[in-house]
Amino acid sequence: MAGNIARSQRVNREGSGHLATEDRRTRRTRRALRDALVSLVIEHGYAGVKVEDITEHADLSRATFYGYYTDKDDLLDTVVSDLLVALRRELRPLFSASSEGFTGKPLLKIFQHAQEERDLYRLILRGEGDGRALRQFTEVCTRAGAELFRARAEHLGIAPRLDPELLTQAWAGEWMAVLAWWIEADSPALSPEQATEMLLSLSLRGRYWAAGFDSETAPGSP
Amino acid sequence: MAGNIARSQRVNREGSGHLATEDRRTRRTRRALRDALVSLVIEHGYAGVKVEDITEHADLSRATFYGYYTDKDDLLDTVVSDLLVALRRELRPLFSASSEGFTGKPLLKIFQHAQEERDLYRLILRGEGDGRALRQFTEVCTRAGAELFRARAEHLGIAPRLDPELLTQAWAGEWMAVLAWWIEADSPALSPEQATEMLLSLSLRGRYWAAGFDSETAPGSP
DNA sequence: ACAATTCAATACATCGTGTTCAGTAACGGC
DNA sequence: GCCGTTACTGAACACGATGTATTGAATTGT
Repeated sequence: MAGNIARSQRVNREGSGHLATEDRRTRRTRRALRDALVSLVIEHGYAGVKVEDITEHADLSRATFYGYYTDKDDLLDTVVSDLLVALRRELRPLFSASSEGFTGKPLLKIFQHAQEERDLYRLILRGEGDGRALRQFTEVCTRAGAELFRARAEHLGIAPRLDPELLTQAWAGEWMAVLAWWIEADSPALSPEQATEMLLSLSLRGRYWAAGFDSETAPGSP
Repeated sequence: MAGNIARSQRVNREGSGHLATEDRRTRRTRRALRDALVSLVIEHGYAGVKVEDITEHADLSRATFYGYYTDKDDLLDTVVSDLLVALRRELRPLFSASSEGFTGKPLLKIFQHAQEERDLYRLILRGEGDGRALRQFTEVCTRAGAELFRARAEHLGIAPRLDPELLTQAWAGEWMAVLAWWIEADSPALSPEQATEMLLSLSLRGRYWAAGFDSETAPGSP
């Protein structure tokens, strides 16, 4: 967060006609720092982790850290950004086939992805880093959700009865809260398939069906 | 966050038979520190605010701060706890009358409360303080929501068709996301009544009604 | 006006940060 | 395999923020 020129550009100076293969040490170091950050933050909280803790856990010198990142914040931002491009890449193919039709494929993919990168997702969803990571994540997901809703509405020629932004926020908030709850559980009571299936039912049939009401004789909501 | 004995107990040594009125200076100082924290965090983010910034903004000496709180964290925790007891007090009367029947009275109350304490709510919902404040808030709200759901189900003799914890998380996530979005808007496009009304409709009639579908010929969800 | 206690101001030890640089080890390309 | 290049080390340094302690002055409740 210091007012500093970003030094974290080990530019892939184009070698010969080659693929400009990144130095092996570099990859190792980046991964080590990334993993150290994630596991330490999970254990001690973001503010409770010093740069020296990270480098120590990664078996590196403190000086090395500053060769890659300007900051603890810089490291976290990079880690989260990387996660988001990976997620988008996995999601993209499911999107084109999804502006009409759809089952909850994208959502399932997210839950599976979260299961693989469990600690990082926990870190983000806990709001570590003063919520910056969470905001990044939320932003991407709501943007994608809004686009899906919009495309679907246009494709079917219908107009939402409620503020479309509100709908987007509500939907994102709903599944993200469930994801956060699900990913924090010690013993996985639900599989990704079950969790997303429930979210789907909830969305499709409504909260009153889910609560157990038989008819539409349902009163308000808390 | 330092391993320190909590010194922040200026005990209300009971005076005479009086109401144990807290020293006026003390109240003034506490409020000043509270307000300074909130507005500074909104502007610069939690990590970007020094204790000295707070005391300076509150026109106090840095030494004074440590007479009241051990930490920046301690101050934030206290502020959030105070908010939560205030919120619970406002909500309690609406709860007893709400395990049957209900309109969305409690929810409306929360939105109104958020409007009054706008900056503090923004701070919390942004996840400042590594999400500790947000977790506190979420915890209280989901606990209350779960209790409401449980009481209602028992009162009506129905059993939820989905994991009740999932339902609780989903509902809390939904309205909290909408609250966060609503409270961050610069020009209040929606009144508290409108916002909660929409959430109510959404919950009552379901996402597909809200999206604009006429019948139940609705496909899945994103 | 009096006693109590809150607040100011200063000084101090400590810790984490971010930078620098000379020396060493590991890498990729040929 | 060697060699030029690049990544890492280790230590030292200045700096800023934290938390503590102490003394004297200002305000308060009574």
